[in-house]
Amino acid sequence: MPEGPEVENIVNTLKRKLFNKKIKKVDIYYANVITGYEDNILDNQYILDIIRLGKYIIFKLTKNVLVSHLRMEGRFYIKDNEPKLKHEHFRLTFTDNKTLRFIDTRKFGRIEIKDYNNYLNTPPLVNLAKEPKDMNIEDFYNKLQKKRTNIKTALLDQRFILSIGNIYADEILFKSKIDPLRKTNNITKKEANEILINSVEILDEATKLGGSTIYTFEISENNKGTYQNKLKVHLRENKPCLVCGNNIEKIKVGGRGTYVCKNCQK
DNA sequence: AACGAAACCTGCGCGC
DNA sequence: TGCGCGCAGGTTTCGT
Repeated sequence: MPEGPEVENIVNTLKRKLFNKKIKKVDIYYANVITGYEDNILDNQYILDIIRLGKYIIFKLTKNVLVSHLRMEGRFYIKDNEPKLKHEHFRLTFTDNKTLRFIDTRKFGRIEIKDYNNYLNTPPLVNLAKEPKDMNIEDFYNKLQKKRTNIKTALLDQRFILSIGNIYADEILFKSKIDPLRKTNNITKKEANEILINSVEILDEATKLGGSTIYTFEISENNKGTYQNKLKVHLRENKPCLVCGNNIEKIKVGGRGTYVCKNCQK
């Protein structure tokens, strides 16, 4: 569900609330949610740090590393030690009796238990691209020239560029005045530069505003962003373009719902 | 090698 | 009211 800006805010909240907690007990209610688990493997480990890598949330423990991804609807809640919630699939109980719950209606989210020595050079983290702010225009443009997909699909490819999802891809292409269906190898260097600069800007502003909270549910408990109020095309089907007044259309690109102003975006 | 489609899941809103 | 369909902020796997 979340993209880079939402994950960044979730990570900040989790880090603040879970730092140095000691794991007392692990409950797994849906086995497919977790891989690499063995009995008692996490017991007595401390949460030393929580960081973001793209859309992944990484818990650094005393001996292991938890690599988690929320996918479409996964959420982490921190609560007292109370009965299991609907769609709760995984729980850590700490020595102070607080709990970290993983909630996911669609069961797409995953948590992998890894070792420090290989978590960065094995899937799923090994193939991740750089954040937009860490990419230089030469590399970005050269990578675009080598691909044969449309630009929107490329922006969603985490091996191509990191942390952009369906909302921000639409916003970035709108701001850059680029048709999401344009082939990447037809993008000019000037346009590539525009796309990269706008990627950095939009992700940065969205992060500062706590991300986007849409579809009525919160990204995690007590974690609502306000960037949804700043969206210029995404979810604005049949509404007037804020730049030219033209009707915003909804189309399919690479199987994903895509909002576009056909007048502004060429 | 690289692309598009299907698969993974559940729930909600819509049209008939 | 009830049913079927399409859709949902993502990634991996499969077939071509």
